[in-house]
Order: sequence, then structure tokens, then C-alpha cells
Amino acid sequence: MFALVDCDQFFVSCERVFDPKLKGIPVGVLSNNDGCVVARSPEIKAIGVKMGDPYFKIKALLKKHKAVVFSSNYELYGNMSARVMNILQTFSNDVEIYSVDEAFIRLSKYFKYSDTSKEISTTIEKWTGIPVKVGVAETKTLCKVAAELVKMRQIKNKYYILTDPVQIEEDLRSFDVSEIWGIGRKTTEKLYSIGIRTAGELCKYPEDVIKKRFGINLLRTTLELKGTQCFSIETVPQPKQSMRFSRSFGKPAIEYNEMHESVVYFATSIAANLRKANMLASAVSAFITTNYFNKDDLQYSNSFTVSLKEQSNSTNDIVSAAITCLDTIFREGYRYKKSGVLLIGLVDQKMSQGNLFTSQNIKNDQISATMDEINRKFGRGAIKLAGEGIATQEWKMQRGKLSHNYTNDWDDLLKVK
DNA sequence: TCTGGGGTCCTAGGACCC
DNA sequence: TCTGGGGTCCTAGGACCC
Repeated sequence: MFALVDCDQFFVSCERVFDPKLKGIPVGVLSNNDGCVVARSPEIKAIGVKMGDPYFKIKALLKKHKAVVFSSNYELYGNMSARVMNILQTFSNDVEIYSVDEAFIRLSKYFKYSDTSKEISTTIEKWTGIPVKVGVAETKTLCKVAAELVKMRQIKNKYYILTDPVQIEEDLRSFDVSEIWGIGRKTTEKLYSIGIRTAGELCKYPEDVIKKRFGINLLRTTLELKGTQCFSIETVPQPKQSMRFSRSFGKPAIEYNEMHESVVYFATSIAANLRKANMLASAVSAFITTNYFNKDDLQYSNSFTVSLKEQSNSTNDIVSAAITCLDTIFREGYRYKKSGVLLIGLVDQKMSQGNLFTSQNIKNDQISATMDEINRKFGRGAIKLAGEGIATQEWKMQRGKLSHNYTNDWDDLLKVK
């Protein structure tokens, strides 16, 4: 039997521990650089603040309701998290720290689950000031459902035990698939479209069809809902497989020099983090992408990876590899493999106004121009030749609108050899 | 004007081999 | 018109989580 222990609005609760006056009033916590809302008290939810709402858009609303928002303080949250997890270790030898504010623990069969659950939630709240909810069940996915039900039904005791098959069936019948752990936006849409709206309906759907149409993950999730354990508890933290340092820029026009400066800084930080974790990198990647909130703009993204000759965590090696990535991104275009179309980006100084070229069905051997000639004509580094061919159409951003013209300039280059 | 950041896993398709 | 079959490995893209 497992229990999921989940802190209520963790970041908000942490702030409230150190300022009890915040109790009962709308409180939120903002992301890095105060970009958007990442944690909300029930009171701030009630006035209409959504998860991920950009701060600048809700400022007036916050003022009107005398809501308080905080910049995030990850050191504080990490600290509080450690305290909560330490307490959990006293209840079980098998604790999986699933995230900063959640843990799965294995419950001994000799426990009375209701007593233990109650004790966990009261002990943590008493010792740390953080309110938690507890969901008990035979699989992790059902634990998640149980904890969610505590929230949805505002259960006073702060725990819910989902072990009785009849009870499980009844609860799942009205449990929306979008609330299931492991089912996100895309899968929800797909399930809705074939008439599956609740966990109960999902459980009745043939397993082989689930596997075929949605993949192994949804099958595992479904089996877990039916009581078959597919996800085990990982009490030993696995070493990280990747580390990332990424930031959004405050303004859309990013010039090479600015990018270069940022990449040096990011790569330096990552190298330091690697050394701190006593780890070595075998590859370094960099990526860029345009602002996807500007829906009318032509979008562009690109990335490049350098494999290191020898694994390393030295600032020198990591930074120089990252710069190689950046330079390559700026020099080359982006190959859009899936559609069989070559998409070539000429990275403008204003990223949101990059020029893109597309091509179809032109083989390399139909091209009479050499790479040098192309470079001379269109600017060095503007395009990349690949198996599929080169561009014949030009897409351009003109005064914020997307337009495309066939460009005759290509004709000379495309004489059949 | 201002819209987070850091992770994991799975899969389809391509390249390559015999 | 027909165009082997089976296997591995790698990677980009997609989906999900907190």
C-alpha cells in the first residue's frame, strides 16, 4: 500500500509560515523574474487568477482585491521541503521524494491507514506549518486520485483512503480523465474526441486499443487505475541525465553579441552545477526559439548539440562547446525532417522577423550551383544543403504579416545538371 | 513594455548492417 | 507489376510532470 503526501499550495504555504498575517487573504507566488503566477492560495484562485497568468495582466485585479504576490524564493522552499521529507522518513523506510512538494511512501500493512494518514498530516502541519493532504491506495495513480479527491471535496481530515473496489469504481465514474496523473492536454482532447470523459469510461475501454492508439504510457496509467501496479516506488534518487539553464529574454530583438554573452553565462553556471553534483557532461546543446506568444509572427526554433571528445565539467570545455553550438545555429538553418521539407532559417538580428525558406522535392543532383555560389548570392551561412534539396519559395515577414513569393532568383541555380 | 524553468520517457523513422 | 527480411542504434519530436 502506498500513500501520496502532497503539500497544499506549497510555495504559498511556505510564505505563510513566516507571515501568519497572510492567512485568509489572496496570496500568490511568481516565477523567476516575476513573469507569471506559479502558486496560488484558494483565495487568489477565487478572485479569478489562473495558473500561469502573466503578472502584468493581473496587476489591476490583484490591487482591487488587496492580493499579495511574492517573488519566488527557492532557497526557502528547498529548506521547507527538506523538513517535510525528513518527517516522512519517520513514518516509512521507503520514501520517494517525487518533487519539491510531494512524496510517495510505502505503508506497512500493519498500520491502520486512517490513523497513520491522520498522524502524517497533523505531524507535518504541527512541526513545519505546512498543510498537507494524504491519498492512500494500492497504486501510485490511485494515490494521486485519492489526494485529488481530498482537494476537490475539501475533506476536513485531509486524507482519503481508496482501497475498496466498490468505492474505487464509484469514485472513478465521476473522475474526469483530464485530472488523471499522466494524462495531459493532448491526450485529454484525444480521449474526449472518442467519447471517453471519465476514468471509469477509460477503464472499460479495451486495453489493446489503448496501447495501439495512445501508447504504453496510457495503458500503464489505465492498469494502475484498475489496481495493477505499473509504477514502482523509487526510493534511491537516480542521478540526473541532463541539466539545463534557460531563460526568456525580456525583449524580442536578440543580437548575436547578446546571445553570446548569455550563452557564456549559462554554460559557466552549468559547469559549476556539474562540479557541484560531481558529474561530467558528454555533450552540450544550445537552443533558441522565437516568442510563441506572438502568434502572428513566423516562428523559428533551432538547436545544436556538440559531443565532447572527453567527458568534462570544466568551465572552459563546456563554454567553448556551447559557443560552437550557438555559432552553428546562427550559421545553419533548421532541417524540418518530418515533413520531408527542408526549412532554412536565415537568422535575422530581430528573431521575430527571421526569413524562412521552404523547399519540396528538389534533389541535390538537380542543383547546378555550388555552395559557394549560393553563399555569394544569399549571404554566407544563410542556407544549408541537405538530402532533400534547397529552397524554392521564400516566406517573409512584412510589417508583421506573413507573405510568400516565388523567387525567380532560384531559377538560375536549379538548372538540371 | 512585461507571458517560468527544469526535468523524464516514449516513439517513429532514418541509417546502417548482414 | 513485382522490388527481402530482420535486426540495432540514434535522434527529433511529442507528451507529460512539478
